[in-house]
Amino acid sequence: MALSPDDEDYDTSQSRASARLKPRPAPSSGPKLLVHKSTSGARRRRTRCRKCEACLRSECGECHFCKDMKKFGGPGRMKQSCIKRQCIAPVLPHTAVCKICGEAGKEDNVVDEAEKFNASLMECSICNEILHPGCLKVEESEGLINDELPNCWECPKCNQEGKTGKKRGPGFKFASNLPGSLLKEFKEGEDGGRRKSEDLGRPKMEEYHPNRRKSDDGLGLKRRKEKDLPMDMGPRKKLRGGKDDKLQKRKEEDVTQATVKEKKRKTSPNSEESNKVNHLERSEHAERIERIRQMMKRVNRNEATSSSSSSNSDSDSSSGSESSLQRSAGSSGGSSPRSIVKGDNQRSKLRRLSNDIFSEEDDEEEDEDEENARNTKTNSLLASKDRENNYYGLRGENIQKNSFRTVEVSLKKKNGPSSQLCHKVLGGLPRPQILSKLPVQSPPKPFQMERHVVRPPPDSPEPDSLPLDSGSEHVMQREVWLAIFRYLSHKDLCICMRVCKTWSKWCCDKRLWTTINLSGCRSITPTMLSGIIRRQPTMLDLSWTNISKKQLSWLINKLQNLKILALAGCIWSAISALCTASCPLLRMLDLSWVVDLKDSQMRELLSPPTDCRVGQNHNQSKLWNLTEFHLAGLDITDLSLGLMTRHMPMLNKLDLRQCTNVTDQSIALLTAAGSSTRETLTEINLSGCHRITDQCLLLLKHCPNLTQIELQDCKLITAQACQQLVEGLAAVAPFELSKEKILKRRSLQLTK
DNA sequence: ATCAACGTTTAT
DNA sequence: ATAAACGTTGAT
Repeated sequence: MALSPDDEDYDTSQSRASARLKPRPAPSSGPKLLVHKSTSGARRRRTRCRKCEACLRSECGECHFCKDMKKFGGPGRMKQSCIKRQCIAPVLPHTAVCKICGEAGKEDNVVDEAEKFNASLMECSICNEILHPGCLKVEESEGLINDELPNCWECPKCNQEGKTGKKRGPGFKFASNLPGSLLKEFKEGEDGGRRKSEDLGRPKMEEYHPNRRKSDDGLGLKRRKEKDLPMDMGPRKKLRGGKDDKLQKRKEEDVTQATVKEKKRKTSPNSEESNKVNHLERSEHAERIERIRQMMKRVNRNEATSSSSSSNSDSDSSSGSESSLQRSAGSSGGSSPRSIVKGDNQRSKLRRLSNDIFSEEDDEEEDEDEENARNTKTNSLLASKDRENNYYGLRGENIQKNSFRTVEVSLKKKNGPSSQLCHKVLGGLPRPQILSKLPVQSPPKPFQMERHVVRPPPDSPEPDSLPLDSGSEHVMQREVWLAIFRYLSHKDLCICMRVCKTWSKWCCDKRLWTTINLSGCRSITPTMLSGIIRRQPTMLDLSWTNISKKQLSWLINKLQNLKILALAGCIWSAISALCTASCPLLRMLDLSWVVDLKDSQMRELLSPPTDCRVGQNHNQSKLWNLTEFHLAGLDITDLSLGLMTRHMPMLNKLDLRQCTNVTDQSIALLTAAGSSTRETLTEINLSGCHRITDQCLLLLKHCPNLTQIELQDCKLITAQACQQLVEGLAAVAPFELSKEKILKRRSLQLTK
């Protein structure tokens, strides 16, 4: 009788259909009341988050509900989503507004996490009212946050009245119990199937009020701090054990209590009272604040699907956790602030699932990487010796030792084409700090990057030394480690990042990432973009990638220190991001072989912006400061060259290889009296420009600063003319003719 | 307007 | 208690 999606006997048209067909008594004919029985609030139907793993799947075509669908030949009566597509974190509809102020979620407009919470829309699972917590006048009582659903809580009113939650919270789906539902897996994962029957059907709540907390400090458990972190890097499984689980719960409550106290203190700033706060509490002050922040974050529906994550250290409160790898390796212990939320495992799982969204096409690779980090037993990077030890049971120095072995092993593994390597490396980059910016209410936008804020890395990632378990510090300071890290490849740096939180930060030091090369990566994913931004390279190679306009635009605007950018082989629609994005320090740009980049596009690119924004010199092109421009293989003509002479007054090096429409006239423009390029040009590559003739050599003679002219494969250029040019230039500087038709100024190096 | 599917109601 | 049905919402 069970609903069996895989049941081959399923027959919609006969046996079951006969059970109940259209002719249905219509007691509820007419529009259904939206009002919930026990309350006043009109229920807003939740909708897909469209970001979770389930939402991103396609219909399986095999489950019960798929078979019902007309598209799969069914009658279409059930009107249910594919079981594999049951959304894990259904969100409030866009149109939802605060009952009090009538406005949508506004957490986008605030920075502070606590404020974000107050500005987000929260739906009460009891009375169904949706409102901004901040719009509530008095805090007679605290709300009880339901961590299971985004933007869901028991509002202070209902909470105080002692109403019990509904059996089925908002977003409940009976179908979630069906086999194959990710939502089901997800739920089971949360409590390990050991949830008490009395709790069943009730969403898990994050205790938020002192009166409701279960007293428990009894064990006197103290949360671990950052320095103990390596201890916490044990495999997730550990936590699932009954004992550990209990321990964890206790800790959760411990932390909750702390949080609540903190909150209480905040609301009633009685100086005397705060003076009474004992020393221990004081020392945990920052932690508590952090906990509140984490809680707020969690409230945000995007928290469930963004890779923003909690961290469990004081020192980390500013940077958050930057790495899902790190997170998975480092926060599985009970000391994670997330442990204040029941069902942490589930949370993690959810996060993990959701993270896949960011990885897009590199899911598999990322999953693999994450899995490696997550499960030390299967971590192929660990030497077998290490595997015999309880790797994560080791502390401090041992961790470091082992991690070095890890690196050594990985170094031996280096192979494969660099592009793929790069892809893997960045694909596996630890998650950068990503905070949701989307208001609870606004619809998921098609492009995800706009929703994320990636904090730039600090100049020198804290801390200065590795804290040891003993409380002392490791003798080697950060700068020493960094000196060592400099010898590692980017891939190996990524591996090192998994060792511990501190290494994770240090390995992100932008000094280690001045150049990032992703050329040839089949897919640039948001994860990679975030990883790039965290590292703030000055040189970035995205040639021959499928980067999109929005991605590029987002990226450039966040890489204000970028000096060199290579976008060869990308599509014009992406390149056009340069028309609007600002990159003031950009000196070198490679747009070779950009499909559809012709004169009109070049005009767009080089024209000064029409809208004069603050800080933007409205007469100048965005590429005004460019000194090196690579335009190989473009179908551009004199028009573009003319533009360049007007809008690129610093141009030194110009690469026009294989620009078959470049003519003598083009060269004439570059070398004309009064043209800036005439003075600035030092290197010009005209190889393969088969329309230029010996005439242009005479023109180039006018450029006093030229040090290199490349003319290979220029059929109309004769060797004699080249020789004559060398002789003609001799008066200015000693030139030589190296190889075939390459003129170089003597005593100066060839650049390529 | 169309489509997907949420969440309640009804049948079993 | 569970499966099926379906009115209606929400997104496009």
